[in-house]
Amino acid sequence: MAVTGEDSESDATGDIPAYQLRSPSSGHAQGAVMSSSSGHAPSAPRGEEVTRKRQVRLMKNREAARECRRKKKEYVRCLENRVAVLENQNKTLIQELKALKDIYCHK
DNA sequence: CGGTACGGCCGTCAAGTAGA
DNA sequence: TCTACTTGACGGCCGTACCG
Repeated sequence: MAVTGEDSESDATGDIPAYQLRSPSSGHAQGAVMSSSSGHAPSAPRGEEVTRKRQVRLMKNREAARECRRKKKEYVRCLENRVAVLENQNKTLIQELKALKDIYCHK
């Protein structure tokens, strides 16, 4: 699946949903934070406006993806932490049980 | 030293979801 | 219903370890 995105048919009016406009160069320039043409002219032609909207959308999504991954890693770290804590508790309880059994049996 | 497998990170797309 | 946000999936790049 993945890159089948081409389809996302843009309607005839050129009133493309703004996002879903394929840029010619989808290849990524690793780490190159393309500083999207910020200062857009007030009366930018339709095409430029659409392109600008797409850039903005991509940039937002880029950051959203980063944040999403960060949160996921944090979540996994927390889970791993919890596992460690619970394993320790389990060990302690097992030892405690053993000790109690000893006491009980030697009565 | 070149080739390869592997893991990590990234950007993008698409689908799902929540809120206005 | 529309819009913005979230996140799983995918493919690509890069660094590292290992092997012949």
